[in-house]
Amino acid sequence: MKSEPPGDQVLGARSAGEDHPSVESTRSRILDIALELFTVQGYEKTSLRQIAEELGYSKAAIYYHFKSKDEILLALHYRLHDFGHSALESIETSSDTVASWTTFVDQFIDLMLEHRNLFTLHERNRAALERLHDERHGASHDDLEDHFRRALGDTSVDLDTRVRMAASFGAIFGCLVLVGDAFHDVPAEDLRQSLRWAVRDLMRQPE
Amino acid sequence: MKSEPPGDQVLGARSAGEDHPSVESTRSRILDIALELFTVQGYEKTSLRQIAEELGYSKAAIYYHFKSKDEILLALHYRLHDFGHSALESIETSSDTVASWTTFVDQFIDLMLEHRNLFTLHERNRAALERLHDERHGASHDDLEDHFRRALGDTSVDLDTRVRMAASFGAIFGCLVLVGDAFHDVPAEDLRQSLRWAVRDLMRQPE
DNA sequence: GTCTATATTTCGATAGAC
DNA sequence: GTCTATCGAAATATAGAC
Repeated sequence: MKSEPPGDQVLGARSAGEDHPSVESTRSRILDIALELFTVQGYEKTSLRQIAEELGYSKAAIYYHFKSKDEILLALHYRLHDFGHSALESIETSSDTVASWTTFVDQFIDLMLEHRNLFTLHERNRAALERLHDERHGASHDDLEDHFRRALGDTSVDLDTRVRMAASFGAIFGCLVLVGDAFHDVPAEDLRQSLRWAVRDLMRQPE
Repeated sequence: MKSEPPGDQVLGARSAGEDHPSVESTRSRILDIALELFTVQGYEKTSLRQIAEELGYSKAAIYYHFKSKDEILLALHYRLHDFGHSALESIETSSDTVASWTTFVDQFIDLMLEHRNLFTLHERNRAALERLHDERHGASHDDLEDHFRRALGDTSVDLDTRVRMAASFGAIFGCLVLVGDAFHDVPAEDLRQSLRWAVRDLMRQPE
């Protein structure tokens, strides 16, 4: 269900001493270019012709690596999905809502710090990604988003706690994605610490 | 610079006893339909043909009220811009950063609660709106967004405080826009109170 | 103010050579 | 794996009748 063609390895197919400007496979380069263009201009406003130009190849070359434009966006979605999935696996879902939420949030801060650009892509192309999701009517998501929805939809938890859970998610999202470059020159470590403290106060769980 | 045609009044042009399904002017109805479609499907994926269908008129009728598709999105932007501007006017910018931020945030919660759908439109069409903004190279924005950027970019404030300011913005945004329908059945008053308390804790300014 | 055409452009996708 | 050439669809926008 994932990616049938060459795969998305970081290292190129050939050995060292490469004369190409990049050791990445062409497929990976397409994804990197698309990631940036989709984020800045939006998915619909980015044409394959434009991607091909930055790639240095023609438009038809892209169709060797991806069978449609949607498949490019989908591959980028899986990049984040896979990262999120392995992060979720390392967290056991405790019965104590607030405590398990706090540990989850800590992991989530790290994840978002590491893949800021992928989160930004998703934030700025929600409509296109939801359309992809709807057309793939099968596909058990098991998404990060589902995890959030499940936690926030649990009406056995009092409203104030649920609001603070949603707020802590938004707080992280706001600092790392929404404000854009406001904290771009701040060391990741400082950002992580400040965010953790802030979310602790928000969840009223000072350590 | 705003809207040259009929204007965007809420009440229709004719007196009571209307036989039309709505008392709004056609221009206003177009904006309402576009607001919903742009939000759900995205600006680019929404065609004028689709808007015309829901409107009950033909595509060409829309061009009597708006001279381009971009103008429709721009008019919706001004709807929020005007609300935000009048909200900003009622806040004097104090020299005490944290205190003035807290009062600003309280106003902001109210604003976002009242115009949730307009904020959601903006969140889901940032790329399109930024393109509009870039093409209008004049236009001193004096936007809500500028107000945030100015506050967050003030490097004379320590990082932890700036992070908490960005976090409080994200917290509100997260609860009222990002999570979508998770709190849709919650009374606005309860949501406002929970959010205010949460942000107070986040800014370490208990009242 | 709203209609029926239609002009114009751009894009995603395919075919087939190399 | 990449190219050139082209097809077909769909969209924005306009012209002119009513």
